[in-house]
Amino acid sequence: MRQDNRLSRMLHVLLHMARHDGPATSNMIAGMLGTNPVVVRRTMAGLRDAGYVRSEKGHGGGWSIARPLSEISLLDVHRAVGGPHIFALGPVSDNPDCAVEQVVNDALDGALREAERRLLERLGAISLAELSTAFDEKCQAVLSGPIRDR
Amino acid sequence: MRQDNRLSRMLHVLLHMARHDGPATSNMIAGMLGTNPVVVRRTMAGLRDAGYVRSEKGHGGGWSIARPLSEISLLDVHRAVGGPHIFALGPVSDNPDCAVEQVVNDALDGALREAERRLLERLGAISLAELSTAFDEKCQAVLSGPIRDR
DNA sequence: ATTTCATGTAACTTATGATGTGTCGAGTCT
DNA sequence: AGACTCGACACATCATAAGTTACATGAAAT
Repeated sequence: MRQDNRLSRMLHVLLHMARHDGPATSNMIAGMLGTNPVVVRRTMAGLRDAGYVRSEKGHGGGWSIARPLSEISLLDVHRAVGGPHIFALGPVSDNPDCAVEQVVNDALDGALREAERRLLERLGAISLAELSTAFDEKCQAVLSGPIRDR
Repeated sequence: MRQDNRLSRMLHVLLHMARHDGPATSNMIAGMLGTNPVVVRRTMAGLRDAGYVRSEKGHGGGWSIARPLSEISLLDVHRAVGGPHIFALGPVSDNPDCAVEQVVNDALDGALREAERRLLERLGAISLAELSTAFDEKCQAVLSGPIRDR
């Protein structure tokens, strides 16, 4: 089943925007993501409605970050892009007549719910600022890596 | 995104088969699941290849359980039906050139992998026998419920 | 042997939702 | 006015589980 890339893409975009002065146009972002500007607008509309980014029309317009990275968690972005279904697996029906199916659904739902809860918890615990720091450290590691040998 | 019901369906079927003497035909099972016999055969082929059920052609043929319920975990069934993708979410690419995207992917992958690990762990810890027992208890609870009042 | 019942499999269609694409309208700067 | 950018709408594409049709194969009943 095809996977939903909106969260991944938006995290990517937000981190780049934070390292870029001035607004970024949908075209620039689309080029970066290897997609279409319309897809960018469509996806980023959610972030705008949630107040994480701003968009401005006209010459010199584009997208810019509206809040510090430290105040945006991965969970926030997940929700802003629509909080899509996390699982590709699911029960066959929500309110089955068959008692056997109820037992099966209860067991599966329980396991899925717990996995979802933990995943969202973890996404909520990571801020974009932390990813940005991780990026800095990664660059630093390369600079002070085996070639320069300190 | 549409969800994959194979695991749920197969659990449902296996529990019913265990309470039913003699083989069950694809037609009977399809009727129970509200689907088509070909879908049943296609999905149950995985269970047969894994040795959890047997199939026999011809008059009086059909499907029957080949191993005790206590020896089949929900994880076993998940794998037998193809171990499909669990998440509808995913990174945009596996080996991104962009270092920012690498950081994003690492964070997302880490969270998803842990959620997956826990989910599979939990599915592996539940056997079909336990679900069958849960069903018995559910029935008992109804029989000794408010109407009969002990 | 023939009929009947059942699985095995291939090929095709359908359904669903993210993604991709083209177009036009509206706002904003030069 | 002209260049630019977002907003939106409509439609096409793609991937995959599920549904459907058709036919071959094997086994039991007659």
